[in-house]
Amino acid sequence: MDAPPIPPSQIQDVRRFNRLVTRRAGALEDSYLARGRPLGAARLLFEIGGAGADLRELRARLGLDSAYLSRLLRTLERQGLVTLETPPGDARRRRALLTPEGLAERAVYDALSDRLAGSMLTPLDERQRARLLAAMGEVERLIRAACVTVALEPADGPDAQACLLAYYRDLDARFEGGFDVAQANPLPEADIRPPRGAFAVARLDGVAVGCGALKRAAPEIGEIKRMWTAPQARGLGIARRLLRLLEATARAGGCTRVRLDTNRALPEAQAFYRAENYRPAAPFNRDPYADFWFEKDL
Amino acid sequence: MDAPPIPPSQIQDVRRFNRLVTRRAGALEDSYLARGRPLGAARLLFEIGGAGADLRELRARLGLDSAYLSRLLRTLERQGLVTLETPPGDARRRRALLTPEGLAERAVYDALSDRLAGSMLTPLDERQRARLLAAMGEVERLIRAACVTVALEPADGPDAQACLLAYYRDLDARFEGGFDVAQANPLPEADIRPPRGAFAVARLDGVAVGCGALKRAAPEIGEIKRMWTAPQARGLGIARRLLRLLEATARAGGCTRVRLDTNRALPEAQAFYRAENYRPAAPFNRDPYADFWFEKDL
DNA sequence: TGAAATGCCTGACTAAGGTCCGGAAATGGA
DNA sequence: TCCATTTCCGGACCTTAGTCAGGCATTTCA
Repeated sequence: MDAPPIPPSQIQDVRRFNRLVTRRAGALEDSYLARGRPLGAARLLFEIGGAGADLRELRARLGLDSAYLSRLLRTLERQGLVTLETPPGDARRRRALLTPEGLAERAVYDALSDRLAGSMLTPLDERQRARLLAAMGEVERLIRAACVTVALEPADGPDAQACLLAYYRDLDARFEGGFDVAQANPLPEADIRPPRGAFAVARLDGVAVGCGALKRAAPEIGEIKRMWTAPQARGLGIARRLLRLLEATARAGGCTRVRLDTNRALPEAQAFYRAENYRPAAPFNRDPYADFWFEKDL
Repeated sequence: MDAPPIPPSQIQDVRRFNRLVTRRAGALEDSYLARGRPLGAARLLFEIGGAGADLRELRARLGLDSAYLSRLLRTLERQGLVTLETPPGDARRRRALLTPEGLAERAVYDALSDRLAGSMLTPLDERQRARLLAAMGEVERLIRAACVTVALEPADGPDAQACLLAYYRDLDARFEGGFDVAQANPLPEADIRPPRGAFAVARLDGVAVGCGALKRAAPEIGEIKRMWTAPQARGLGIARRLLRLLEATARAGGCTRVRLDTNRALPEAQAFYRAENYRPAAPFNRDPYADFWFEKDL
């Protein structure tokens, strides 16, 4: 669906890159271990943080077994680096807090991390540094983009609903006279549920960061609605992937054409649809928020 | 010497980048372990390679204890993946070779690595892939650049001599009528050795990839000679760092000015010296290979 | 008010990774 | 020829990381 197969040379490039970066980062583990404490305990000091943390939270963040966490905390407690307290309310729970010594130890690890990161920058001049940071940012964005999954989901799920609410809020902020979903053409949930329609959600690390809906406007015409990408996830090609999934769904359902409308306050949306080979179309509805209409043959 | 201190936000950027990339690459270890063999054994299969390897070499490359390596090899031998043979000449040594089964197993690990690398590319469209690969290349180059060390060394060391030979060969290939060091103005080794001069070598992962020399032309005038960067290490700012080290050495030795000459066949060298604030100067020698002369106040 | 669920802890156990020491065979130099 | 050195091998031992079963106190729910 997305692109042709990947040439082996590119695979090799990625593997070489991974090797280099992990080798550099491996130096960090060595410097951590040089403090005479196993890695798990060091990471735990870090995760407890200045404000302390519930054990439940620590287990989730570090992916630790309850028994193992308990033992690690016991050794840190013996070393005088953490204290455990029972938070008010539920006497079954425990909360880990760093002692002043624990905070100092954590600061040492922090400084080690800083030093390693700095050692990747210090030998470079300012132009090289700027280039390195820019390239790192690019790699990071694109790796995150590659982590995004796009799939059809029920529109009444909690994440789907959260996306739709965020979408309405976004429109309300951007449209001249605000946006009220009650004023717009109604879109019953049954219209965007199979077999009549579909709803797609994009997720990054499990959290929903985009959505889009498809409804059947006529026997062979699909209509795209509710296309939204979370602000922090823009520029990762999420809208494109959502749109293509919905188009593929429409095609599989027998549609030969899809259409959509958009508002004048969203110029980037128009540019996006044009880039996806949509062409301007005659107005096909009377939605008060529709200013432009597009369509595309599948 | 190289640049002002690094803002904390940039340090944080680098740390975030390292975290993300190592987390992604950590997935590889999981997929390796899923084959039911400890990581050490898998790595060993890789390092032995198709051609086999001496145990001594394996220990050095993997940083393993002799006993531990011996045990790992024994388990791989029992699984029928490697054979050990005594190479002719020294019957104390052993050489590890992969059996056909071992080669097949190694190919499986190779495919797993390929698949992980591919999974960073497949969700992206072609433009994003190109951007990711370009950014990875940039990060890689600059990280390597940051690994380069530049230091004063004796000019008669083996690596220094190798640099000089490579430099002469380079010139011989690029100059119109070739280059013969015997025809050039002589540069006795004593002139580029403290206290009268200096010799600098740049190293990347231990191997020499660049050099430069400083001699005393007059009580307060230094002269830069033999500036060279290995072809595979160009574009990393190595010449700049060598030059600045030699300039600093000259300044510390009481020089108020440095000068140098260069050949018309090396236009990038002229651009480089101009960028480093050298200005054209009157000819100060009659070297047959000198076409342009530069100088700079320290 | 009792039963089930929750949250943490302890003890027993396992696997991986690795160190230390000594032995055996082969080699090389005096 | 003798002796020190090199190279590999094996046994004993250790730490880290992690699992599993069960226990106890507390909380929640019917």
